[in-house]
This record gives sequence, C-alpha cells and structure tokens, in this order.
Amino acid sequence: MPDGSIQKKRPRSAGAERTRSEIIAAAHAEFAEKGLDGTSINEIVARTRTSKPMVYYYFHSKEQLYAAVMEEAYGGMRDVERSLHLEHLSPVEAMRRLTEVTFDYHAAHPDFVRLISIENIHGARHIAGSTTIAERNGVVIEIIRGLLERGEREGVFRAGVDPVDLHLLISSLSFYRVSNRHSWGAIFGRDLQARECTAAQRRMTVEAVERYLGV
Amino acid sequence: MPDGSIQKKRPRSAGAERTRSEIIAAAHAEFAEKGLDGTSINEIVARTRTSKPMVYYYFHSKEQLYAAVMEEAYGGMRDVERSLHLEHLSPVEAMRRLTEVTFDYHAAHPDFVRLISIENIHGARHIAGSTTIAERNGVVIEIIRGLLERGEREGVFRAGVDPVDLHLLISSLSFYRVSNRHSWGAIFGRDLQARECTAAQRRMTVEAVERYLGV
DNA sequence: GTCTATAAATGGATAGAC
DNA sequence: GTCTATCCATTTATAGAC
Repeated sequence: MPDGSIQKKRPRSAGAERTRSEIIAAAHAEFAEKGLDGTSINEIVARTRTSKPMVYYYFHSKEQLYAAVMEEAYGGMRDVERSLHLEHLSPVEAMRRLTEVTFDYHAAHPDFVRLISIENIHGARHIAGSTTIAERNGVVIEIIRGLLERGEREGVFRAGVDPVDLHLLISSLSFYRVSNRHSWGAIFGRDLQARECTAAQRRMTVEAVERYLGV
Repeated sequence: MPDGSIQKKRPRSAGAERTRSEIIAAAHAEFAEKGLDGTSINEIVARTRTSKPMVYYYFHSKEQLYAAVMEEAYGGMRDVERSLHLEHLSPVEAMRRLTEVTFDYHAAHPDFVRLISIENIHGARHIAGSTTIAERNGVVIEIIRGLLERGEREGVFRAGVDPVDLHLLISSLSFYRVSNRHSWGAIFGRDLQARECTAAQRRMTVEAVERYLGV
C-alpha cells in the first residue's frame, strides 16, 4: 500500500542511475505484460544485470516500484503535448490535431494503455497521490477549454460543451480499441491493430469529434 | 493455459448444481475485484459453504474456473438484447434505444466491465475458444447492420457506415467511463459514477452516435 | 460429492558480507 | 551500492478418508 508520496531516491553515481532506470524499464515491460500480481520481482531482475535486493534498495516494495513505473509511464504524452503549438491553428484544425495526436499516441503505445488498465483494476490507488500526473492531465483540459471557447466565439463550435466530457469522448475512442483489442479479436476476428483498421478508426474518431462539436 | 473448449461438467444432483453455481458466483465476485492473479482459491472458497478440492473437482484448474466465470459473465447482456424488439421502432429510435441499453448495461454492471478489462490484460486467451461468446456478439452486429440499412433506405442515416465500427463507437463510450473511472477520479477529481455525470455522458453518447450517423 | 490434511513450489522481503 | 543466501508466508493442486 503506497503512502501517497512517491519515492524519489536519487542515486549519486552514473552507474547507480543506470541501475535504477534499468530496473524501471524492466518493470515497465513486465508489469505491462503480466500485471501487478502476475509479475514477480524475480522476473523483473532477470531482465536486468542487477539483483533482487537492489529493487528493494531503490524502491522499498513491489508496489512502490509499480507506482514509480506508473509515474514514468504518464510522462510520455506530456512531452507530446508540449510540442503541439496549437495557438496558431484555427480551432477546427487544432481540435483535429489534438484528436489525432491523442489517437496516435494510444495506438503507438499499447504498453501505456495496458498499464492504465491494470492500474484501474487496482482502483488507481498507486497514482492517487501523484501530483505530477494530475497536473499533466489538467493541462489537456485547459487546452481543450481554450479551443472550445475560441471555436464558439468564431461560430464554428456550438456552445455548452464541457471540456472534460469532450476529453472523455476523445480518450474513450483512443483507448478502448487498444485496451480491448484482444477480446475484439477473439469475438469478431477483427484485428483492431491492423493498418487499414487503425486508419479507418482514426477517421471515425476525428469525424465523431467534429460532428459532435458541429453547430 | 486453457485448451479452448470450456469445461462443462454438469452435476447430477440439485445440491451439486448449487455447489457449482455457488463457486461460480464467488469466483465472479473475487476475480472482478482482484483479478486472476490477485485472487486465491482460498479466498473464493471462503465465500462459499464448500471447500477447495471441490473447485478442482468441477473446474480442474484456476484458469478453467476463470474461463467459466467469463462465459457466464457474457451471458447477461445476451438476455437484455433478446428483450429489445427493435423491429417496430423507427431506425433512429431503435438506434437510440440500442445505444442507451448498451450504455446502461455497462453503467449498471461494473463487475462485467472489470472482468473484460482483466481478460484483455491476459490477451483474452480464456474466451478465445468460446463459441457462445462469439455468437452473442455476432447478434449485435447483425442488429446494427439491419438498422443501418433501414435508416439508409429511409434517408435518415448516411451511407457507408461499417456496423462493427459503429459498435466500437458505442462500446468505447459505454465501457471506458466505467473501466477507467478510478484513474479519472484520481486525476480529475470527477466521479464518473455520480448520477448527474452518468446522465450527462449518456446524453453525450446518444448525441455522438446520432450526429455520427446524421446525413 | 465432499472433506481434512498436506505436498511442492513460488514469491516478497531481508540479513549480512563485500 | 551491490551481491549471495535464505527466511517465511502464501498458493496451487492433490492424496486419501468418508
């Protein structure tokens, strides 16, 4: 059970830093593949050049290692958003770009999607105390809010759309097709990761968003 | 590792049948709460009036018990669909009804959603061999296909919409808000299960579908 | 069909040397 | 900071009596 504040022990030497990040990388891969309970520390260290006590030296417990992995995993899309620069685009173009980037990020990072699925199975209790994760997502909402206001003022978006609801719309369509691709494959025999399938759903997602915002 | 065909040992006596279904019910609750690896057989039998060897007597292994739970879990919505009777409704009304029923079923059955999330973490390998699950979902697609054709003929739906894609749209919006409600609560402080929130998203889902199908 | 008791293996976590 | 060796609790699965 994590205590809210995520451990941030910073090793001094470069070799130590490498050891720490090597553990994180191995844990990221293992947890994403087999879940929190499905993964043993033994399997994680087997992917590294180090040994079991080092995991406990840096992370104190399996759950705190998992929490560290979650924090690192959420970092990726934060970088993507920083490089967006939607200000000089029209609201419609900017919204489309944001939708496509969100869709593409999920499609390209199934591990990220799996980790979030796993975290939700566990009641999201490992990310509950992370302020950096909350901040990262707060930024997206503000971006959307700004676009909605601009578009409404220009008469291209209808009024009264809630930014969080719209973010939910975009996220649902980007996330579900990745998180549930295995059951869909088993049930419909359709590979949601196939190139044509992904392209069609990308168009559908953009179109659903644009039509939802249409005046 | 399940072998594809799911075990269907039928006990003879009524008491035996009760034992079997009692195990399934307990396993359903435990697996939904803690996942496949997070649940021990001990915890399952603690919820029943029977003992551990009975689990192995009826289901042979933990994974086959889990597969039996999955098959049972998918059964619920099949019953809902049988009671729909969309034939005498207009395409628009019928599509709205189907969307609302799908949305409501997910909202009312978070355990069902969790089990599917868990199953996807495990590559959906426990439902891969189940023909009943595949059939149940094939029915939905045919219903949607029929509605799309009818609506297109009547000029109220545009042409060229793929039934499976539309089912993905409806499922995404119904599923994600339940499956990911914990991370959303932690990040946005918004309780997606709250009554007003659910009502707003239900309206959004219906509206997104209608606008997506609009001519 | 149902139970008690237990085998056999695994996994989280740590002691203690270097 | 890093490793070897090990402790101890837990867990899947089964043997064998009734």
